[in-house]
Amino acid sequence: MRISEIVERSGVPLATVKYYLREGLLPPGESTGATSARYGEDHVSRLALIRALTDVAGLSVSKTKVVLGLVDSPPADLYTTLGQAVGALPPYIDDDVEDHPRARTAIETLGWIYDPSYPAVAQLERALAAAESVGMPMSDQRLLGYGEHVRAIARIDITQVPSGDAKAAIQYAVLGTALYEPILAALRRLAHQDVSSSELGGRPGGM
Amino acid sequence: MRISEIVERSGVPLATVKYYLREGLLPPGESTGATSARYGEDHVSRLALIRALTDVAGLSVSKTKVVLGLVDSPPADLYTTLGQAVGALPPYIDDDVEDHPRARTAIETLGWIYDPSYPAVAQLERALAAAESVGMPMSDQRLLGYGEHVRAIARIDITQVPSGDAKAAIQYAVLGTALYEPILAALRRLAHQDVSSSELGGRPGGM
DNA sequence: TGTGGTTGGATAGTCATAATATCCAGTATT
DNA sequence: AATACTGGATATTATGACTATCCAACCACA
Repeated sequence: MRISEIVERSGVPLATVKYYLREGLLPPGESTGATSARYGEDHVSRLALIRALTDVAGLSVSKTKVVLGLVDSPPADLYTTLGQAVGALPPYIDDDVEDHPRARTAIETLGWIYDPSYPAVAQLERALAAAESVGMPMSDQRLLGYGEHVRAIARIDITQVPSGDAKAAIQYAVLGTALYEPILAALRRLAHQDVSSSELGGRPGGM
Repeated sequence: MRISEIVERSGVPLATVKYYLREGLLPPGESTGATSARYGEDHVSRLALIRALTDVAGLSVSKTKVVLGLVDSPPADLYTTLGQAVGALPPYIDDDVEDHPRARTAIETLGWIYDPSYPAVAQLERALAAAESVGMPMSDQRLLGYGEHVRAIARIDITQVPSGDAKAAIQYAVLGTALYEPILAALRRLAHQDVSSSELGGRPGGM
């Protein structure tokens, strides 16, 4: 199909499609002459993926390019690839520091196995420091509660990853980490309503 | 203290402090003449709060202003205020649509009490639609699993809200929603590592 | 074979956000 | 009185994500 059909099917403006092409988020079509190229079904779905990553997961265009590169051709095993993908997810941290005291303590309190160089450790450090700086430090009690349930959620995630095909597993893991996160955030906000109204009575509300 | 001391204590550049003052994120100091004003301890902590909201929770400066306004003087009850705050949290949706089929179905599957006009409903709709559009729709099984544990997390959140003082409760709820979210996201990313290494063996990794 | 609408490719322009920088006249401090 | 600092106003920059224009080469149809 021509580029105009891609535009029509995806709803993304032509100028923007060209921009993604230029930035290398979208692979070029198969050239059929100096002024024409053919695109396929995969270009349409790639466009949907780009919009999901940028609009919903909140990635910048350049980070989206990184994630798409990992999904297209994972450079290594699941562990390494997922680590790189997590580093491309917001919040972006320019982390030269090698010490993450709050995160270390928290993860050790939970008794989890972890790799101190994993980007999520720095992300946790920053988030804990932010909460602390506004006078809402995380208590051990709360941490343990969160940890238990977050771990249960992670177990659900992992059981869904297709086994066998390594590439499919990596794609699923990378996209699942990025795209289910906003779902969890929205569910938590909604759960605050349900809990407060069904356990404390009154109309929906509260936290 | 003078403005220069605020700058020194907070680490935020002078030009930026003036910018926040101009934008109304930071209240003006107590004027003590045409070219001087005194600032207090609360200005320093307000600055920390601004940075936490913008850098960690990912709010724009204008949404931060909205949230700070709610925290300063909640216009109404906890329910209404929290609803407005949730609407100021990313992802920002310009929602005119009144129909959220995926979100409705999901919340009804969970059996939760909810208000269809709550911003988180639209946020959930978008997130579910995004996952679906890339070929990773949320299964009922996964939804029920997520729901159970997210609800448990929400119950922890609510037991921490100070009761009695309504204003303190609102502040805690608004900030807790925004600032604990990145903590949960980071913990989930880390839990993927722990689960895959401790239950599947091998070194940390996988999802 | 003409001819009007597309196309790819290149380049330039726009818009919003979030700072940063500069200027200035008027103090505060010494 | 001299110097440094202040508030307030205004101007400038940097970045990101598009959006718009141009143009020569086509291609498809009449």
